[in-house]
Amino acid sequence: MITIKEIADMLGISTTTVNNVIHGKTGQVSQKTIEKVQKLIEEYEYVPNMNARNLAQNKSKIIGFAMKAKSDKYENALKDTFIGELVGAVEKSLRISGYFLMIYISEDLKQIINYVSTWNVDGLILFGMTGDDCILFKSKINKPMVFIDCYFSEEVNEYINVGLNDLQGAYDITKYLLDCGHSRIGFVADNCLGGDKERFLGYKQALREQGVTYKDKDFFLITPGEKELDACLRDLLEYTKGYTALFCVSDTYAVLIMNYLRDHGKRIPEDISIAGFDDNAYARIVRPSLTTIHQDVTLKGEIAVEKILKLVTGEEIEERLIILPTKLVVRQSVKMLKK
Amino acid sequence: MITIKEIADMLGISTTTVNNVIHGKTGQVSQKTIEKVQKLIEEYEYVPNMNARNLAQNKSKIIGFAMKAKSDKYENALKDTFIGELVGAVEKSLRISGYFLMIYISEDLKQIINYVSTWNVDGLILFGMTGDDCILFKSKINKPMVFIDCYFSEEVNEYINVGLNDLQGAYDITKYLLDCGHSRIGFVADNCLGGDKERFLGYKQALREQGVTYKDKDFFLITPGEKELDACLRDLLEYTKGYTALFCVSDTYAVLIMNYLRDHGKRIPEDISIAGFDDNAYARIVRPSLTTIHQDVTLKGEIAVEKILKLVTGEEIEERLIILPTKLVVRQSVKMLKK
DNA sequence: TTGAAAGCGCTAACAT
DNA sequence: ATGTTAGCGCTTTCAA
Repeated sequence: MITIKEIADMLGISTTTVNNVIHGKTGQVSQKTIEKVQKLIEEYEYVPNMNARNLAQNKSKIIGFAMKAKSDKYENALKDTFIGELVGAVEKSLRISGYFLMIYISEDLKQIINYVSTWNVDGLILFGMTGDDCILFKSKINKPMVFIDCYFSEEVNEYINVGLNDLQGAYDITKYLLDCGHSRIGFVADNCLGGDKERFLGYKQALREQGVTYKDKDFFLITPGEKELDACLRDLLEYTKGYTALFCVSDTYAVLIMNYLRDHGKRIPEDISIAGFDDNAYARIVRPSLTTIHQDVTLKGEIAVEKILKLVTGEEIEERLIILPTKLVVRQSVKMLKK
Repeated sequence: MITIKEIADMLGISTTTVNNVIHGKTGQVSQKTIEKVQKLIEEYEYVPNMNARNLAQNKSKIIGFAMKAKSDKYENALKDTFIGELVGAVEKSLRISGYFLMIYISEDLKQIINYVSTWNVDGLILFGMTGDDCILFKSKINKPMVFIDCYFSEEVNEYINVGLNDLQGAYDITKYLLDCGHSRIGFVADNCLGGDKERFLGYKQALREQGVTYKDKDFFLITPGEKELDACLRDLLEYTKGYTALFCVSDTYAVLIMNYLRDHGKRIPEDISIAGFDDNAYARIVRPSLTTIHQDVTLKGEIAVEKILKLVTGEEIEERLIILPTKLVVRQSVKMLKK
């Protein structure tokens, strides 16, 4: 690997000049010199040493994608289709803009903070954090950052977040179920925080507006994790007897449940209707295909990149709290009870 | 961000000493100094500047994962479950070992080579390359590298590759189909190169051994890409009339085809049996669940990391051409024709 | 037990 | 139009 200095020496000129032609600051360089330098650059396949460049400039052309992930839920985070698509979209957008992506996943916020400082990344895209995490992060790290799918308790203006209109989506699909004639609709989730809470609120709002009263037992808490899952699904089988439809907080659960019920003798959607949320890859592959709420994950990643690069280059950010729309996708997993 | 020099100055000692305690080379440092330094490190949350460190040491603690991907096939490579899982496994293993992952995807080998040199990565994991690509890469870049799923024309000893026993897997599942009483078995693939070729050979070998003669028309060429796909599937619908079973070269195709046939009135497996390869996430989610050949993608990633780190640290590599085993997974998409 | 100093490759302010 | 030089933060050799 040839260096600027070596090129300079070979040509008997200064590094400044070489540097100038490398950077196209060719206003003050004679045509002859330019050509000589370029010839050598070609010939020896000069490639800048990023470490040196970054050190000198105190920047890095790296955007970090950091994710806080519980190791039990995400044994392999990228295996999850949502995260895979998101990171894939981020990688692609970054690459097109000439930036590099560095991924860092950990359940320990401290480690993430550490990594960020170590590499002197130009900016950060943060995912999987609670509101508190975000606040802590922001207080520790003084770098451009944009969050994805974070839910803040209050609308804080200094945060940039790319989120989703979870409430509206949940409202829409619940409304759809009601319109199909369902009135006993169970809500299935593994918690009631962040996006899931929003979805829960949307669900309840739709019920309320249609005069259906929500009872606590309508919330079916699903427990992920090898061990508990099976018992939980068995309970669910019993539980469904009181319902004509289930709104699952994610397609992942919807598909899991749909297959389980199906494998245990229930017909979908004849015996029970299932609705999901996200419109992930499984939704259209499963049979009956899943009626769900679509969200554009790739767009989420692209917007996050767009925002972070604006921040990095010091451009003005007009919209700081982006809320992406959702869209109802009617497929086959919900039965029309009345016309 | 505090620097070594600043710590040294505050304590009135040299950077060498500070550096020594940072690196635990504490044999020659007095207990007192050690404590003073550590106190400041804690207090000011010292974090090394990787760019400086790398520049000084001419290494980087970065392992590059580079993938050559046609932009039409992989609009978003990480969205693909196989690649997502692979990269996820690589990321995790690297992280555990204290290395960093940098991803670079491009259809242009030159760009990949460029990126590698730019970042001075310690090692490389290469995926999605043809044999020729590998040779070119190896000739251009003088760095530790391990390939994943590359198929070399000859057994070249200097390459390290983590591959799969495609032939055996294909043989096994074809044999299984034959044992189930199928004799008219179509082979579905979108090409006949690399792994797909191996699978094709395994398929043919099983047929031959059972005295079933292979005819050219038994190879059904599927064309991916929005446009052609639909017409292609329509042909397939007709094509299946001559067969009792289809062995698809990947689960992705198997699932696609299964759903298409199902949506067009065919019953699986009553009217036609379907077998896949890979055992990806779709295989168990689809109904009927897919009989397929399992491969351990996570293990693939882990072994690749293990090998590259050995290479980086100069350890001896005993096995250079790793061929991972496959395993038949019988589910419900294949009908038993005879007992 | 500790320190001085050169150097990694590149950048940029300041000459000339 | 081209050159000099200091410096980015860390490592490492050699000396004290």
